[in-house]
Amino acid sequence: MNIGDASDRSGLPAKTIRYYEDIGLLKPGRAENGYRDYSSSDVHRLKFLQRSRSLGFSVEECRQLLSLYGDTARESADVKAMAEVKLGEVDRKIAELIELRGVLQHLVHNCHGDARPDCPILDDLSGKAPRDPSPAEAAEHSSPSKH
Amino acid sequence: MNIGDASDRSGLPAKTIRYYEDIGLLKPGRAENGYRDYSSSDVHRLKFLQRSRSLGFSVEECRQLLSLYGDTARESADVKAMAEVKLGEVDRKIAELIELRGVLQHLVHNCHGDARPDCPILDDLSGKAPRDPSPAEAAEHSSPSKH
DNA sequence: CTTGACCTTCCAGTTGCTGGAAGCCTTACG
DNA sequence: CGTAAGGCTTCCAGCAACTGGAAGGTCAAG
Repeated sequence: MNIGDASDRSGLPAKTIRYYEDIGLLKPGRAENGYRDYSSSDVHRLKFLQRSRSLGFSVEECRQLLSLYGDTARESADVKAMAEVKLGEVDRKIAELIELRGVLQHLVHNCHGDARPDCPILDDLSGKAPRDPSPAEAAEHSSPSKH
Repeated sequence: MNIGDASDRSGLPAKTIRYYEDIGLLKPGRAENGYRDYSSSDVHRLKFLQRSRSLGFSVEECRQLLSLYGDTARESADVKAMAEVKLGEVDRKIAELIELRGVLQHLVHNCHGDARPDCPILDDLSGKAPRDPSPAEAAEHSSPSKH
């Protein structure tokens, strides 16, 4: 099967599939014309990748999951532990975003949003306005560079 | 003021401050020895950046906010609109993560997590197991490449 | 025989930094 | 006065996880 079909069946763009091959997650065969030739197990693997990526596992984590998947002697505890760690991360991210949401909503709520140049949002961002200590204050001095 | 002090006062790493200068968010003066020299308004600008970045605005959005901030003729509605868009994005992200959380928790819950090689998590990821249609199903065919 | 849809490779760019090397500048200590 | 530590400068490279595009080969239909 050509890459286009593999793309359709796995839900991954062809570019991404080639990229996954580049980084060694996949080694499809080649047809005589040089085209990549995907078996159904390749497609299976791609679907696995699509789903685990969409569940928030990093590519490296996917690599581990795949090797656990291929290892008939693995223990399900290993996999469960990874999923639990990921669950914790998701929980933390949700909490952060909810906090963020609170601050943004506060800003939006306090801004009259008309043609006047006066704007509480900018005042807040600039640190000018007397803000009541919101939960976001605690995070104020955390580096914004954690992406 | 040297970059180290500006870093301390703004909460941004020196590297990040230089980077912001590189991309034109800032133009501090230079001392005779070639060191960057930050005024208190530069620091103000840096704090503004730190806070708006930590609120989830992209660097380009920060650039817009800064130009709105400097524009005495701007209307607060412009700023409010940006904040509202951002709020919507945050809401969407939270919803996605909560959905994700549900799937992960379902997986963790169903995995016995012992020494047996049998693992419902991997089965689910591979599409093998008969899963009940969860909310994540709907997102199954969305590209995972939106990061 | 040509058109258009696929496929190939390779190179570059995205976002927002971060790390490191090589080399000045400044300050404190002995 | 020398030197060592720390801060500052520049530039180059790299991270994740792709994505876009150019230049060109291949294939099926009309």
